[in-house]
Amino acid sequence: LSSQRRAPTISEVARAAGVGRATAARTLGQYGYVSEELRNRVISAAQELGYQPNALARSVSTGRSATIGVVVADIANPFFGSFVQSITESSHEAGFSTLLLSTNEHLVEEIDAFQLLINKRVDGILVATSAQNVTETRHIQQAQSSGIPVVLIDRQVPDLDIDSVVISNRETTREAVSQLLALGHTRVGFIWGPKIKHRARYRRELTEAASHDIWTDGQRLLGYFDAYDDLTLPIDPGLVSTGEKTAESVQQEVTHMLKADNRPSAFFCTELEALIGTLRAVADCKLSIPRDVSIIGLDDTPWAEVVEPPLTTIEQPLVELGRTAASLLIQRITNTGQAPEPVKTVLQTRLIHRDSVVAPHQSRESRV
Amino acid sequence: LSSQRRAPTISEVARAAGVGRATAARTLGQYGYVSEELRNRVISAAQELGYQPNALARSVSTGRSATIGVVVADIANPFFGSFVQSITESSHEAGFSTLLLSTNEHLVEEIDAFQLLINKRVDGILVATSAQNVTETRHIQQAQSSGIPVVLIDRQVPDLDIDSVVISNRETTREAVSQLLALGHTRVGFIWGPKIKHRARYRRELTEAASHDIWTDGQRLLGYFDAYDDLTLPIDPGLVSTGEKTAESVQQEVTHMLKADNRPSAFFCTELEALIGTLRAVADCKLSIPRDVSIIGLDDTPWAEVVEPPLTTIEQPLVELGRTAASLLIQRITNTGQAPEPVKTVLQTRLIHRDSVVAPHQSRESRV
DNA sequence: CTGTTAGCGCGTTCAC
DNA sequence: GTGAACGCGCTAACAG
Repeated sequence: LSSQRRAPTISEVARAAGVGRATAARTLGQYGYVSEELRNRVISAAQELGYQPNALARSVSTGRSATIGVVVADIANPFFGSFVQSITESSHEAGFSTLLLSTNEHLVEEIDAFQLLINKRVDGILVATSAQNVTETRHIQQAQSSGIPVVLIDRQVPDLDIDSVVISNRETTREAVSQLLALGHTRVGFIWGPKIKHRARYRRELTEAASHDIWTDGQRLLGYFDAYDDLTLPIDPGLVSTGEKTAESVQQEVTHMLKADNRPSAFFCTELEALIGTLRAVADCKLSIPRDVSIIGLDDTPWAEVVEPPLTTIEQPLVELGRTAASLLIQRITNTGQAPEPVKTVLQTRLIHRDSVVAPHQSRESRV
Repeated sequence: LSSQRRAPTISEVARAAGVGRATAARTLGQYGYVSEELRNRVISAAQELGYQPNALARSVSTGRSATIGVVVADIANPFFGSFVQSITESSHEAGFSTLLLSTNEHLVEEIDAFQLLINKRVDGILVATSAQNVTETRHIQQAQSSGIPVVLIDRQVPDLDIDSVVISNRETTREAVSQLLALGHTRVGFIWGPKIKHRARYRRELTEAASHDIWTDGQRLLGYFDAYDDLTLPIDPGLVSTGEKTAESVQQEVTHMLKADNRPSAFFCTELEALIGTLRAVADCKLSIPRDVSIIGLDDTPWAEVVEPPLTTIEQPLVELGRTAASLLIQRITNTGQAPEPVKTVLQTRLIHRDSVVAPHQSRESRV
């Protein structure tokens, strides 16, 4: 009811309670000894004044902010949304708030984000980094050496000795594509692959480009190759999309693949957007799933079983991802000066069989 | 490379540069006058020491934190994710960070969230509140009177004089349902309605329950009634779902409606999850869209045009919602002591015609 | 223009 | 047990 009043400080509470500043601080801050009587006087005084502790002042004094920074590429993406949810929940339970920043997949913005988080003196940072190799991780190492623990989430950086929690991208893809291959598919499209100016003609071009790609996507491409290599089957670089990573671009590329002479009989889609683009292309070409083309999507989604036919997908343990990363980070924050051995956790995925995968028709894909 | 060193302070920079503390503060803080030469000395000294300003200390000194709190029900929900993204982007451009909190649709957690944000001395709060009436808004009013501006986003509170940015929920629903009615549908299911123990038998029960429901959902139900009232058509309370607000529960309820004698020929779904549940039920009953049932979904989504048939939906201006709310809040923060006239913005939606809506078959719905 | 000084709100040591 | 006093890192008012 008191409008626009400055927030009461701890000394004001002390005065109102008729005690020393320190006594008020001790009771309100839950530390040190204070007699039953004084404690009550302070508490009721605080209540009456509507005292709210100033966490900022406390932080500059203690050096800890009880806040962890979370840096992701795109909060609007349900994928990130899910594990961010899980992160905030876990941290909250442990008494930490989260400062959320989005980078739009730009390294520059990620560096800015780190700067900001350091300025705000967060106790630790969780980041789904856009960095593709060690040379791009100066900001991460700098944070670490400033005493701010960092753990990588969802995306790793090769050759960087730092805690990380990721999905088994390469293995997951390898197994999924292997299943397709085992069913007799020999031409499976890989959506999406690394971005290249022109369509790739050599596998080498793709692996090269993948090394400059987002880590997860790169790993998945390698898994795709693994599956082919396991059976010593020939790889057609033309089956790997190399355009923009948008549903629209994918739609075009897949349409192109589907109209070609030797069209793919199956697709592995590494993202929801890729899946949507592929589905549109299949519809555009008047082809039918799974009769004409089989499809596996990485990343499960509620609508996967609402489309016709229900889609076979791979579920990623998103909440576990967030929870694991958060608790690892908080452990680092709490047990400071811990064994510097980086912990690298890899979480497993789960293939959900639905109806979008069958063996290819005998007619097509006879000779390869 | 220097490991675990305490972060250098402004005085250390000053000493290293051979100037006074204030001069260093002025150049580093971008305020006041300072000669070209000294400025350079300070800057290079800062660079060498790897100085990073302590935003916390700055905040306790200035009283402003350049941070706004964002409180939503569920970050994992793409709906919230989208406008949270938009909020963080807008705020960032204006120089504000965002502290994101999720409440799981619980008022208690929302109150906790407010407490935390006040303690962290955020400059303002954006909240998609779970409060359903004025009596549940003590925390909001308290924040306001503490001098922290609050703007409601996506969800309003009747009789509460406070800035808000929302969608035209009632009008939007009214128009959409009207279109269904105009096509000749007389029995359109409304998914999801307010939660009631048993299936509702009287319209009064529903309006009563809706007043204790989430604001958006309540408004939509009223819009549904409006549409019927406009044509003075009779309302069947049995066509309004009253179960849990989950896809599974909806699936059951809709299946039940569909198996009844006088089954609905169309559905209006107020949420993506409601839409998914409804689609599953329709599939379970081996009915076809739009031949047997027409469907309109509130909230557009990328997968709406990937299902068979492509779904007619209503697009909500999510980025505009976030942007508008953020800039309104920031304006309140900046022009403090402004005219206290609350600004209540209502954003319009857009109906996207696709293929899930047609006139009902003559056979059914002859007599009502 | 520059440096000195006094806060900001709170944590914490150290005599009483 | 309690309270005075100092420090955290920074801003800002004030003299020079």
